[in-house]
Amino acid sequence: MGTIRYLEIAGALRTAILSGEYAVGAQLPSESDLAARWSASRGTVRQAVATLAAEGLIGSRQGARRIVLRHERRHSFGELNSFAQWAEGLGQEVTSRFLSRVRRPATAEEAERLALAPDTEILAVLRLRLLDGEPTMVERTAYADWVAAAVEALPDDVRSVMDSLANDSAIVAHYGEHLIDALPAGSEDARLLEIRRGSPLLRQRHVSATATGRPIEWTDDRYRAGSVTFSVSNSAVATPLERRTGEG
Amino acid sequence: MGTIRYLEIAGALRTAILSGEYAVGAQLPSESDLAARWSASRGTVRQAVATLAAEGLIGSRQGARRIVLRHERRHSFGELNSFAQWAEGLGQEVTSRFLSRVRRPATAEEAERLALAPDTEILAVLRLRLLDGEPTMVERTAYADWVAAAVEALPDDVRSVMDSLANDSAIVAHYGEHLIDALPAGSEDARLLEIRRGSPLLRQRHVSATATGRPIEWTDDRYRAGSVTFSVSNSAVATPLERRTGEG
DNA sequence: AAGTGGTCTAGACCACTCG
DNA sequence: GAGTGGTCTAGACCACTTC
Repeated sequence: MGTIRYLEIAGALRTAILSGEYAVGAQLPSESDLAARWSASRGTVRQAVATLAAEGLIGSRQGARRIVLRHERRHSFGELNSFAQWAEGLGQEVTSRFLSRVRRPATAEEAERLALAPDTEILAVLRLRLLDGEPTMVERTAYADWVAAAVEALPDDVRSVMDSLANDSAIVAHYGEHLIDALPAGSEDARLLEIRRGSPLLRQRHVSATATGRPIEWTDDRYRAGSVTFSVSNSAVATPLERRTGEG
Repeated sequence: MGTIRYLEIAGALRTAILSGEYAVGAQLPSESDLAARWSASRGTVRQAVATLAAEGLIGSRQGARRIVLRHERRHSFGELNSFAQWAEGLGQEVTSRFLSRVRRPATAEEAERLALAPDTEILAVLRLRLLDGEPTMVERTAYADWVAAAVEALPDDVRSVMDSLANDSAIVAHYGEHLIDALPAGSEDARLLEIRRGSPLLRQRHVSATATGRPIEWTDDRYRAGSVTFSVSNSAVATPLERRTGEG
């Protein structure tokens, strides 16, 4: 069948953890236990627990049992690529509309981020996103020339641009890098978000690229302060500690 | 020897990528190539490339060679735990001083985050951090009761609290969760950072915990807007894509 | 000393990409 | 169809934790 063994095991463990079957701080069964219980090899079990470790749910130390670190599954940064997906997880109603879609030459930064020749024509999009009717985020996106036509063809109230591209054009975003900072609202930001000029905004910029590393879009998203919090957990797997005790 | 094979291979590949030997978009040698070249098994090679994938340097698709996604190594979120470590990477001079260290009962949120009984006495610390002499960040930390004494014993201008704890008390932080948002400066923030009240601040809150999941500290760091940008890259490994093409 | 996770090997089959 | 990465097995030895 199409079922992948280690994801099956990871899913069962995740369910057990999220349901509270294992308390925070509790020990997981040993790898050999799990291997026997699932009739799988130890390698497969290790792949399963590595998945959960990458999600920040469990942690490990050599020689000791794995322990549960958290019960909540954290919004992964993968979901940052899609405002719509993220909002759906919150159970809030999302609306959005394009305020403008114009072709113009790329700025120096846009050309750089999109790996295009300077002054290549890009599609600049301004979009307002609302959560339960409240203006929440202003999105400014530069789409690379080769996807511009596909984006222009989308209706004004499309739910998710990237989802639409994936379904219609077989363009699937795989990798991204996110830059997060704070800045004061400009006059356009203030007008659209119905706040005062200079009010704090949380900005998240990112590039989406195809599986082969070809940049698709460069986006500048600005959220009203208080409307959103980003969350990241660093597990030992993702960021191996290189700190030592007792250096001298 | 103490050398770990897969880290050795990963290190060599990382160096080759960062030095530009492989361009962005270029293909890496196949797993079997690498295995032969390093006289290692394919499993070990896979562990090596998985390390680089977690760093966001390379990407992969089944059936095709791995490709280089980026040249720069990104600040990992592990470094978020240490302002001092992060600033050192920038080559900037860091100074900081404790403005106050007082014991007081934990607030409801602090008790919750530190997994302590309500009203347990914690050590509340207010600290100003400067980068090249510029006030850059205000840090408010609540240390759990069982580390309070160790923190109180530190000198006023200690470079890094967590490093000091690691060296002196064998308390090593392993896991953390980071919450990132924006907010307007309060009056204390404004005074310390030498900005106007209501100016945008980038806030990063986190809990540090020991290897066994015991919380050590709960920190609220507020950065002047423009002084810092957080960067995260989501590799396919860390956040597997579950989006499909052509659903209908 | 026993148990457990970390590393490593040498195979195997499959799904997918690419020429 | 050949090449490549994704998954999986069944062993092995070592470093570390725990009792």
